[in-house]
Amino acid sequence: MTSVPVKATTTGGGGTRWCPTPEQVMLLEGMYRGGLKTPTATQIQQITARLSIYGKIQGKNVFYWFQNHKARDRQKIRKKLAALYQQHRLYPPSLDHSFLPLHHQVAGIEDTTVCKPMVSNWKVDLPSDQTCNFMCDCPLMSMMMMDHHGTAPYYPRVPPKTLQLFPVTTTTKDDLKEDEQSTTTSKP
Amino acid sequence: MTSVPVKATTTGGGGTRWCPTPEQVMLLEGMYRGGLKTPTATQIQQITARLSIYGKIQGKNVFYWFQNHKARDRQKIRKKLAALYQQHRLYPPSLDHSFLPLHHQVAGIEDTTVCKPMVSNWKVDLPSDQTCNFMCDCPLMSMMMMDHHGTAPYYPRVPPKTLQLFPVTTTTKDDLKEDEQSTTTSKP
DNA sequence: GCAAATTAATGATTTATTCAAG
DNA sequence: CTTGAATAAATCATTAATTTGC
Repeated sequence: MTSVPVKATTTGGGGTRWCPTPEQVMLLEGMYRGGLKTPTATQIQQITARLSIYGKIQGKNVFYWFQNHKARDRQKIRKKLAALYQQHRLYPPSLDHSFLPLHHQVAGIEDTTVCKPMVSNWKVDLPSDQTCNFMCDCPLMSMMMMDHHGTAPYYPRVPPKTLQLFPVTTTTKDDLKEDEQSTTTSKP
Repeated sequence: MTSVPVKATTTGGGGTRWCPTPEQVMLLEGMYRGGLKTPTATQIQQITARLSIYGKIQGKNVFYWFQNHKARDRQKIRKKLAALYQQHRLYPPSLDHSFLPLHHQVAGIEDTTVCKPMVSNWKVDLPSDQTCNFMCDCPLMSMMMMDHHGTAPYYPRVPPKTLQLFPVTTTTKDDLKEDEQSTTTSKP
């Protein structure tokens, strides 16, 4: 029940990790939901001070908590996004499997196109001859996309294939329990 | 199902501006975060085609969306940076310099607790001392907070001043990156 | 009922990107 | 073109839940 002996911290002895109390978690989540995503140093200190009345806590715990919370929020959102992509089959058909989880791909395909990082391969050939029918309204656009087009960060190693509309979601090596199933398209 | 009645675009009738559907926004954000910052004309066309299944959309909408998004990103970063620099000037008195940015700290302070010249081999083995061990290992989070005085298991009670942990400003986009009013320190 | 075994959450580290000064 | 600073993604590691056999 609620009177569980929630030890707020290091179990007394030595170097275990922080275990937040329910109160601490509640307050942290409230702040997060209230809009605080990445607290500043000062904010972290103040939060730490306030939460310390519920149990042992350090600034780094607060820092880590927000980092992890935000990251896992994004993770969920990204998964939903991926599901949406699949659900509506938004993939370009010609290169659909080019963004499969890396381990699946490298397992069966010995293609050297993608290696490991490849978070951004939006490489496109861009024939500037293409019919830009949409810029009829926008005179400004014409020059912007004419030449110095995709200033992508860096291209890992992607041969000029076709357009890829999907950022890869790299899966973990043994993350079979909770990741996406990209093959069977098991839509709920 | 997510068949919400979000009438994606009112562009159809008169001259109203484009109202992206949640799906469209999600997908666009996914592409942006996936590395696409400045789509080429071809990319814009393909994106437009794909997103058009969620609602009316034109190429210029996509173009403007990316332009605005990138600009907003840069603006936000600039603000953050400015806030960070100001933050240095005004800080709590007793522990002010303990979490100054590293470049400032390693530049002038000869505090041997955290200053190891080489970042490569920082691995200091701190058995179970929880004072400041993590900032030695962790160049990442670096700088800030660090309750440097880990001698106290519980945080000392801070005077209940006007603490604004919760950004009541209701600005979701604004991450509340600025610091609040400081006390004694004067800014040159 | 209970503990060993297993699985899910989540705190803590490490690594890779990113933007913009120099 | 290089580098500094900061961050977010990926990963590792430990704790809590839970399952399972007795």
